Amino acid sequence: MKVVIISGPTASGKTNTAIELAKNFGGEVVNFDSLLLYKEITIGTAKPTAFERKQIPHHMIDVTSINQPMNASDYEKAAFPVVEKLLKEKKNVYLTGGSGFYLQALLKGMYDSPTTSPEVIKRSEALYRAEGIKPFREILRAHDPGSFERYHENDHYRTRRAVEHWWANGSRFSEQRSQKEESNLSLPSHSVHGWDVFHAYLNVPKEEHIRIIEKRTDHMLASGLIEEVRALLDQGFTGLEKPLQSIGYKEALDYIFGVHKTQAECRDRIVISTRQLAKSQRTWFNRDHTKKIFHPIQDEKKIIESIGYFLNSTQPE
RNA sequence: GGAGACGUGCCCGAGUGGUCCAAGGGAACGGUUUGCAAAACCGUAAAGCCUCCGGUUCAAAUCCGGACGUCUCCU
Repeated sequence: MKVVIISGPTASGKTNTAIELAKNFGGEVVNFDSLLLYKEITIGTAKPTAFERKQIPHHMIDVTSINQPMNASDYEKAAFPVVEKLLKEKKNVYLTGGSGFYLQALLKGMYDSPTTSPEVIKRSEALYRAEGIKPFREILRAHDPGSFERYHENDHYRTRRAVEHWWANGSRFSEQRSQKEESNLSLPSHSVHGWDVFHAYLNVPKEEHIRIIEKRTDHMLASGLIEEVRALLDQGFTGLEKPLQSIGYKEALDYIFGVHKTQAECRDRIVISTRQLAKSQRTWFNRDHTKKIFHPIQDEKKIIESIGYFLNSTQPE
């Protein structure tokens, strides 16, 4: 059994393609979109509909609450057994989504670094609040020059993470990195798990894509995105939950709280953010040279053909 | 009809006589990315004869007059 990755920027037709493929060749969908994990947010995430999910089973959707955000490592721990189970059941797996970092975590695993303990986080918080980023930079300079060089002085987030790793494990974060790079390079496929993988990357030329994004944003607003957010506030969510700071939701909150004066302004902000997201997704997936690129609308037949050929081929041992 | 305010790059906007070939944002373009990733971070270029006309001054985006435009208030 095989693994087909359907990746691509937001609003590039991944859901449809995955469902079409599953209908044609059998198998189930495993999501790798970071925001589809949250059960409370639907409209702004362009989640597959109940109808679509009834046709083809989808996994890793609605698996947690916005109160309990998952990170890439949590995702990997939860999604890996799901994929393994499907493969054991002789089902093809369609890994579908746009969060490249999460996909990478699932395919290649994370560094060998335990989740930071509350004590270390407390220590880090206290130091950061008292003295800012400087002492962290100094610690890296002294103990982990690799990370010190690697991260820009304004990259507080990664700088602190590297220091926290040093405190917790007494090893250098940058060494974890190079070890990982070495071990992944020696692998036969671009997965560490020995899966037989085909990567289909869906992309639409930019001008066309912008129009799709605008249309989809209007559709989200017409379908009640603002109302969805209002309802969440009524249920006692604050809007500060991490997943509610994502595209569509933060702008809806800004509209509700009067930062955006009109719904048109809110809409324009969503479109801009979505375009920027699409750009960074393109940049991310451009690094993967094993992918095959398709136009989701024009290449429909070609996708079915190519992937059908892959699925029917025997796995090289 | 009357009174006032304003008019700076694609957009917002600072600047109120020399230090302005005009700050800062946003947008655009390119990139980084290993437990927040729809996050966070970095880099780049381009664009303004400072609405127009006239004046004061050694010197004006900045002061004065007029034109046009926008907005607010009043009758």
